Amino acid sequence: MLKTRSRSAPPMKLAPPTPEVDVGDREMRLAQDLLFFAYRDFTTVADKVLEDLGLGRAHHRALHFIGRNPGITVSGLLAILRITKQSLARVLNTLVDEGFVAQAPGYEDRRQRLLTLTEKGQALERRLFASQQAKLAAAYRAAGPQAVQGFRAVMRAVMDKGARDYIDGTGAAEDA
Amino acid sequence: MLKTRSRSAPPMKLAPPTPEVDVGDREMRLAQDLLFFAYRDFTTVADKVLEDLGLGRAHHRALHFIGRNPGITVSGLLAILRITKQSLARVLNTLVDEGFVAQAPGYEDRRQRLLTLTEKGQALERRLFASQQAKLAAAYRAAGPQAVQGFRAVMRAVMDKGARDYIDGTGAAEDA
DNA sequence: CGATTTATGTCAACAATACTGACCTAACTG
DNA sequence: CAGTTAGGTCAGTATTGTTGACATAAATCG
Repeated sequence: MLKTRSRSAPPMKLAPPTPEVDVGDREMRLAQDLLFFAYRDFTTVADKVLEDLGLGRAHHRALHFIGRNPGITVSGLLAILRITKQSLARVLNTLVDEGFVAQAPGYEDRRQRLLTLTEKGQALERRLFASQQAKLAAAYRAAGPQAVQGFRAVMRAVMDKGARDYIDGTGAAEDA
Repeated sequence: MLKTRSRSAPPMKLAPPTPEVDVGDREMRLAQDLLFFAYRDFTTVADKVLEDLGLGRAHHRALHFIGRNPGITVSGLLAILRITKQSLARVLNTLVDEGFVAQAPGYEDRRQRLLTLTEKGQALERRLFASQQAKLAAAYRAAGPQAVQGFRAVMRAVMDKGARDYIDGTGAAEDA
């Protein structure tokens, strides 16, 4: 970053870097960094694929959760994503119009629209998945199986109970 | 099939839940879920504090990284956040106007604006931090120290090299 | 059966963040 | 001095989220 220009000049001390009250503080702030960078870089790889198709992250999320929960209802999806139905409608309509997602009326309750991925949708989801998988698999290999277990434990504990239940459930959709 | 309100009705099989080609696929998709939910729920707790102040997540991020890197330059911050300077300017101007962030010209290069948190800014950062710390500390306790190590290892491996270097460096800002 | 609730959808407006492109100044550098 | 660099700013646009107000068909309740 510093080409040459700065010969030396003391690093300057303006203020202590975010004062830490106890030992744990340091690793807590580190964890904030970790979450930020890991999430950012993990999501970014898929963005490149989406860009060509004129889709965004919101579409990816819908695609992902429909893929993992075939036959999920609109409200099931809303509960997972925790966004308003108007926000979801926008992306969902696009996905349906472009043939990535299919809808079928529920037979038990015909008001419901059961969502599934079409062949085309599955293909796209796989493409998106592959882009992230490469990075993730490498990370898993680098960190080792033991670390992966720890990673999962911490991540599970960070999320809300609703999300944890969703994860634990075989992926039966519903709540979140 | 007409007035059926049969509360049983088979769970229906529309399609297999996102076909998995190999064993690893399953845990890879799980990891996607983990990242999504953990990041969402982790960031959300701070949003509540920000809301009262009319600030958003972008302000939080700037505040956080300035706090961790006192005296960071605008371009240093840009490199970390990876957004455009126009985007950063908007939040930074607000933070400066409202007295959360102070600017000082670099003495080595007087074009630079070295950013630091004011007292007020530090106070806010601490408040925001506290909200997330509670959740995170609980998660760390629940998962155990061994898991925390694994968590860190995986997160580090997921992020880009630039971010990893930033993390590893004592927080010397610069690249990312 | 009629009344109500539920699942879903739609229109419209607005807010937060991001982006691009263009252009400007002051200060450093060769 | 000429050129690059650090930073700023104006203007327009896109994505994704929000609220609020209604509309409709199907389920459910009394």
